[in-house]
Amino acid sequence: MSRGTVVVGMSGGVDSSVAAYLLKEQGYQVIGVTMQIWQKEDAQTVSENGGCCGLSAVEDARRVAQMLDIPYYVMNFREEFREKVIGYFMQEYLSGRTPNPCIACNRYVKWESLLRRSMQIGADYIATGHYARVERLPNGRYAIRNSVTAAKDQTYALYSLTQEQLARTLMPVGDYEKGQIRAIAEELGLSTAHKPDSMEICFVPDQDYARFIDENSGHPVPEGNFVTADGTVVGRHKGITHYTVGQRKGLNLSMGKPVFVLELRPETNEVVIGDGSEVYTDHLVCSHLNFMSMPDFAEDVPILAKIRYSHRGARAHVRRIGEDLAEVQFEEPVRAVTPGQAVVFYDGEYVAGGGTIE
RNA sequence: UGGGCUAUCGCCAAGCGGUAAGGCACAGGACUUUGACUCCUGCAUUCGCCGGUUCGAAUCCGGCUAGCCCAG
Repeated sequence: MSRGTVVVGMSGGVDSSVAAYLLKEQGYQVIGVTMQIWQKEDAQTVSENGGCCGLSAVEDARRVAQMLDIPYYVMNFREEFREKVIGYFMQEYLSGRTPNPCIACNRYVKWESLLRRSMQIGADYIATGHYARVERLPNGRYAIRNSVTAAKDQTYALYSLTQEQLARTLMPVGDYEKGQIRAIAEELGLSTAHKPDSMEICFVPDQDYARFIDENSGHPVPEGNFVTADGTVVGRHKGITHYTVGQRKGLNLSMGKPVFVLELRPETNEVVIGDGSEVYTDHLVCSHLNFMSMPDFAEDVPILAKIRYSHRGARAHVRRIGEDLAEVQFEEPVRAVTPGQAVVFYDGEYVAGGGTIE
């Protein structure tokens, strides 16, 4: 009478704790797994700073598993995480791009490594505590669907999952609102009921990611010039890794009006500065495409495109311009299109697909 | 060395005898499973220095110092 075996990635937070409970209630054989991704043995700071998979996570997750009476394991994914998330993160910044480590972690660590190993130990599915739903559509394809709450929607970070991965993925939390999840946790007496939501970069203890890159890449990034679009030097910057398109804070530039980063030029080590109106663009090119609800992007069909997490989305048209390239034309200019970030397309409530902004 | 002008928060800048606007920058907080954006709060007991006039001065007067400009 079991509906199958599912490995739940337990981060030690409320959401994945309740996810495990819900799946058990639904009749699955549930196995709790915490992915060990932190790098140092003394990663106490990491866990204390809201990382999604810190060290104290193990204690919390283990306690929850015990309470739910499900088997629980810790799996070591340090290598994968170091290479696919941290390595990628540093490389992108050093190239003048702005990475999204959560997307990389989801794709390579959670859905490649965890799924593979879960299959190896005989599981049929993996599950997470994401606020999103996985559904099979009439056209036969699997797609991520918006959480029932617009307030807490994590579909953006999941756009890169493949059909094969989605076919083996469960996200029970997507049917609930955050408040309901906490209420369930409280009713069950789970110790994680009141843990704050995770945020910020989990592997950078003090949130000083630029310093983290300096320390872990072996050599500090060189300082350079802030320039305006016409080439005028207006100041010195601390190193290209400190900036991202659209950024205002931390420039230390007193120009009488707010100024923003328009572009990063790794070739010349320059950071281009301009005023707020100049940071808008109406199109972008993306690569590393992934198709979800749609087998391909149909031209002339307007869709909603999100260019960053917590972007409400902008109406746009997507056009294939190469084997793994697409061009997105927005109906209205959008603010701060940033190379390295993901652009995710929505077809109604479903993720249609997405790519990496070039 | 003569003549003129200017000196107010890190930057720009109001103020013109009645008890220090504002913008930028910066700091802290909120928001946020990325970086950002945004929002909220804070930010000169003091006006180059020293005296004087006045009930009272950043505002008037004198001197000094510094910078800029014009003559040499």
